[in-house]
Amino acid sequence: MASPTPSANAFTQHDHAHCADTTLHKAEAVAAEKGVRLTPVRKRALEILLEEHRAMGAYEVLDRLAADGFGNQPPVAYRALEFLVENGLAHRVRRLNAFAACMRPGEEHAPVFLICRDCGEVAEAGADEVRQALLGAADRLGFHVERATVEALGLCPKCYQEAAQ
Amino acid sequence: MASPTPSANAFTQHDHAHCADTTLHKAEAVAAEKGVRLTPVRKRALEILLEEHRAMGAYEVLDRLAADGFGNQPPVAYRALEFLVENGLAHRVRRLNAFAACMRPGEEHAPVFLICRDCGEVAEAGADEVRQALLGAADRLGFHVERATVEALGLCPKCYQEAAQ
DNA sequence: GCAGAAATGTGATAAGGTAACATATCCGTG
DNA sequence: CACGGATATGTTACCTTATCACATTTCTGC
Ligand SMILES: [Zn+2]
Ligand SMILES: [Zn+2]
Ligand SMILES: [Zn+2]
Ligand SMILES: [Zn+2]
Repeated sequence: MASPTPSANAFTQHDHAHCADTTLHKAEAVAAEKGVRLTPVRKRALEILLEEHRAMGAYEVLDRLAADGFGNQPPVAYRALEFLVENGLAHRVRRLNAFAACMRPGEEHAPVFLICRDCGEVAEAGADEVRQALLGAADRLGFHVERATVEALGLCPKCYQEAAQ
Repeated sequence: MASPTPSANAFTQHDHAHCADTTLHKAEAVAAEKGVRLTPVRKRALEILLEEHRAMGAYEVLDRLAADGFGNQPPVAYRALEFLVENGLAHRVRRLNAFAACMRPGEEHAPVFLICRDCGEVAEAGADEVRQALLGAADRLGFHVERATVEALGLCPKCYQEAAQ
């Protein structure tokens, strides 16, 4: 099946236009397969999130959507974002009260976010071991995990190097 | 040194009055040792958080503080809570936009929160392996972690059993 | 074509969080 | 003790984030 491209992440220099385009097409395929409708607002919201590897606040997305002729009230953005999150096409980044496009739509994954506090880039790391460790810790207390939030704040490679100088 | 009491956690039946009292005293000791002032508002805020093993919103804490004769404006609560968080006496639970008393003040620990979606109880699990796994995953992308948020939403043992019937 | 379901537009409002500044308290020093 | 800087508190105002409720439109299966 569609193999992950482990080398392409937010912190690696890459052809992002292609990266975004590929991800959008994957998302469309996922939506089609799930039988859910990636309507114009929803698709546009996803495109906006995909423009950069960072998280955007709902109101920032809303402004962009409004500029494109969609409604300009909060529910417009929140509904589109909610749809994307529910269908695994975007994630919510709690620490930032913001949303980021999912870089691996359709792939089963427990998202781990690495958030650069300097440049704001957000990378989605696959980290099954983190999830395993979390499940283990929870299990020892008899807790049944349904959803997990794992987010790290720090410095991306680039900003770390710059800071070291 | 003060040994952790691994058996006492939010999901285990225990003498909570004693649990809260002990934790408050540990917090006082930590504050004294760090040379920071656990003033009346701050102490009261911590007591309020310690009343139950759950997270409280800032405004909920504020109402309680106001009822006790402290100010009734948001900064009153936010400042007290910020102090507690900065000094490791409380944690912020991002998924809930809320705060919870730290159950191991003074102990070095990477907090992992287990949040029951049914009864609202919040347990703080020690989970160094989770942190290790996260650091490992971050390192592979060249990311330098400074702070991490790890929170799981699900069902506590009690609520899981009840749901199974 | 038509009925029900799904999606969108819009106004209103709740909930969470911060900036700024005046006042009061604490605490080391002379 | 007194005074001056640092720390903490009170209070006003405001900003950001998020949700509710309800009317209108668009889609989909029949
Ligand atoms: Zn890219
Ligand atoms: Zn960076
Ligand atoms: Zn307890
Ligand atoms: Zn429970």
